[in-house]
Amino acid sequence: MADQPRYYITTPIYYVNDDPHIGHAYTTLACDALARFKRLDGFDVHFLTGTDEHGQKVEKAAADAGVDPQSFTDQVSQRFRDLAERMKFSNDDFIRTTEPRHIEAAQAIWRRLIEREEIYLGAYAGWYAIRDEAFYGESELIKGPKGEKLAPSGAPVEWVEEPSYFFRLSAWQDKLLAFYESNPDFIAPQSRRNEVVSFVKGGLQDLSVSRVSFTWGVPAPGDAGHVLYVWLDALTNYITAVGFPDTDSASYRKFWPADLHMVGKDILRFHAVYWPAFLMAADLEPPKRVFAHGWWTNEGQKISKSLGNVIKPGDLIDTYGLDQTRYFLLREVPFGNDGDFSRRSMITRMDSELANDYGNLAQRVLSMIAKNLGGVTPTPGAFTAEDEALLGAAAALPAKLRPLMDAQTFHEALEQIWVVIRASNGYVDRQAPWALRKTDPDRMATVLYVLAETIRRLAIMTTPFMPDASGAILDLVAAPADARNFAAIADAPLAAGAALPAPKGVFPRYQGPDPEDDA
RNA sequence: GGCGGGGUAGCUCAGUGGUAGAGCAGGGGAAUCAUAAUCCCUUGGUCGGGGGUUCAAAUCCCUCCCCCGCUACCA
Repeated sequence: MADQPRYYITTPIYYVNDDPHIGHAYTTLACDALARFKRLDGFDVHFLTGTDEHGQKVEKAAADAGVDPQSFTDQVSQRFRDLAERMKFSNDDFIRTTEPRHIEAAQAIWRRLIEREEIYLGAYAGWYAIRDEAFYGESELIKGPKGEKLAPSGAPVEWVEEPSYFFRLSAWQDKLLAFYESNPDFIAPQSRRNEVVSFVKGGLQDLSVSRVSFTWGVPAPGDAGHVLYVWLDALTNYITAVGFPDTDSASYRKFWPADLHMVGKDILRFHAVYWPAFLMAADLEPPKRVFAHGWWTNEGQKISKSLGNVIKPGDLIDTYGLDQTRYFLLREVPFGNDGDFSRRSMITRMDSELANDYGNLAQRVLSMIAKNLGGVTPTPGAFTAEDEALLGAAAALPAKLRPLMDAQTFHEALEQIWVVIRASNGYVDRQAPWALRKTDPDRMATVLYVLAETIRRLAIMTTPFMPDASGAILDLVAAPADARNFAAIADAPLAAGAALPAPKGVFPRYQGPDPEDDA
């Protein structure tokens, strides 16, 4: 097993100033499905998520709440852990930027950049709005009634200069472009890659990477007045978690560079431009790929706190079920695109695809086995061409899904599984085992075996997306606990004669109120 | 403005030179093992408009119209 392939996948670290919402759940869910898929496919996976806990906003929110920043972040960070638990996320680690291991790593990358003269001391100047506690670019300003400059929020601005360290981003433009050129899959989807390349081609300015205006951050080594600013601190978490600054450690050598940073489209630039530049400047390897996914709308409407239409993952789980929610989010939208959450669509997929197509397939087959074959895995006779075709279609799924998962086309991966589910229902109808019961019981046993075996294979394939329900189906066909991975699809067919538990539905139909009734 | 993505059946989308596809929705039929679930057949498109290249274009070229994204230091 020395050559076991490895896979390192990360979510962004979430800013603790926010309550967990569907966007957080979506990003981590995509990573979870991919991480689980890779584990079932024999990879040694490291799946990282966590929270970003520094910055002026956190400092202020803590002050407003009357607690120290550390206690504040302890509380809020916990909400993200709770979300991960409710969503059954399988992350191997949960990193917090306030942990000593991270502060050490962030300071180490800072030192490397200073040593290589990639960071220098200068002054940050700009239009600052005290009320907003934010700097604005010249182009963002609006004109007040007297022609004075105002922030977009209407707050007065003043020209402020403060000392700041800068990263020589401008020096990395050509190297970044060369990197994109030689790594065409580094940024996905393709349209996002175009945007990034276009942005970099437009010219890069040096980047302010320290602040003196607040203290809740990682202290800059060698200059106590400065804390590391924003992204240099946050992005470094990805190497902290695999052992940086010890680049000789087993975990760093094993897992870095990361295979995939999953991000929302709003933070692509930081991951696709700044991060590889920081790393190359520090003489470290850049990650292999960054995927920027889209946003959800709610019943066609943009989601915002002011509209009050924020979608809470917990509400979806309560209303539709965990696996149903996981399935919908990954099936409804071509991954990478924006998508719309509508109750109508959620219920349609939950009922017709999960309950009717998949759940009922298992139920109808297992019921026949229970009633006609004593609840024991049937003993098959010789397989017909049609038997082989169905079994073969299910056996081919791992190979079919690998490239789709590597391209993060989760919706298409699920569609390919459903092609086999629909084929299975067609097979049931054509073989009509209920008729064979009287005319050819041996053939009926063979048909039901083929179906049970196909269901076993399907349930292994759906495990990354719907771990609970898939596990329940595998229980129903008595698949051994140690034979629930992709290798077992070919290697561990159902053993004839095994006693099966009583069939039980795993995907209930939607029982709640009709969404057309209110709203 | 510049750069980029997109405009294909009622809906969501696949399809990059060779007789228009899938799922859902609609219509008809079959079956009755099953969570009244399933299966089969079927209606439906001038592939945004116009022009061009080609034996042949949704697919290549030109042009026009419409939608969306990016155009930096809030995370």
